[in-house]
Amino acid sequence: MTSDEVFEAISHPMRIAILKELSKKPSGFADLKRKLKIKSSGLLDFHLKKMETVITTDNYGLYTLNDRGFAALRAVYVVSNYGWQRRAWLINVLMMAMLNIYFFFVVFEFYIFVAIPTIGWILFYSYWTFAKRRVSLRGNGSNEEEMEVS
Amino acid sequence: MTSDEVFEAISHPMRIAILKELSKKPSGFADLKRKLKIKSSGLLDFHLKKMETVITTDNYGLYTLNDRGFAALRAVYVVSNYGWQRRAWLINVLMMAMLNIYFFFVVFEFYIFVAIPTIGWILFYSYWTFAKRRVSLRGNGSNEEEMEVS
DNA sequence: AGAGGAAGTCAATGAATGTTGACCAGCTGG
DNA sequence: CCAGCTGGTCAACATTCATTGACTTCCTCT
Repeated sequence: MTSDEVFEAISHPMRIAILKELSKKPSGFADLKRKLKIKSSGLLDFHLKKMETVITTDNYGLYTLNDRGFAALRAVYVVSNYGWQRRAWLINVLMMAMLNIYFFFVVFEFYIFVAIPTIGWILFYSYWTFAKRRVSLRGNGSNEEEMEVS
Repeated sequence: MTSDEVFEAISHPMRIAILKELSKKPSGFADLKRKLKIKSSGLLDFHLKKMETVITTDNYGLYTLNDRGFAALRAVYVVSNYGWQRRAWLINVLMMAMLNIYFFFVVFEFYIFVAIPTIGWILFYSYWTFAKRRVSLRGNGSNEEEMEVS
């Protein structure tokens, strides 16, 4: 399974629209044509053919996304929600830090029981986030919310 | 910032290679040309021009990725590491569950201080993952590791 | 029986893309 | 001072893409 097949599916606005539509629910040809307001059957046919590696037809004959299709859709959402991975990491770290501070100052005698699992978790989660998933902390976070999937 | 600019950058194998190379370290024109074994300067020029919204030149005159570039790269990794979001969620839930169990059985008097933030976090994270990011728990997890970024 | 919708196929065409190879200016070490 | 490197630009061409519109075939309702 090469990723080119997946990128093919997201490299045109109409195909992204088809992906989103099919992720909501499986649809037939004319149904899709109507929902996306495509006038030409040939055009829909063209784009569906380009997406054949990410789409399968279910037992009712409706087009539906396969796992590659969901991967493609997820790539779209990652681009449009650029920055959330950093935020998830940050929230985790803050939560664990608060837990540590609370126990350290308020009930120090149990601090060790909090410190070991939480620090271990943060170390592991950081490794996972930055080394394995290659999230970068820097990279101006400004206007990252504005990114639109057109 | 529209996502088309970002998808542009990942819609050709050579451009993905350029993204990866520049994410490792900023490089100059000839340097890039050598590393990616491109024979023609015109070809590299063509692809660099297509990627101008995701690349900037730093103060040494070297090409480097901007935040859109990193978003593009992340989209590539999402497709090739298809399934990690599910795993990230699962690991988060497991860790929080272990923390809860640990406190419940070992230091019950402080359980409430662990339960509230961790359960709150998991609820929020689950909403974010499944409702907003539309990750699906099902979807055959088989051979998802084999996906290659070609 | 015939209208009409569903689900496409196919050829034609113009625009965009990918690739090649020639060219060029500026700098540098021997 | 000139060979060779860096950092490109440009024209030309073949290929692929996106879009249109005409045409099927099958099915259903009246």
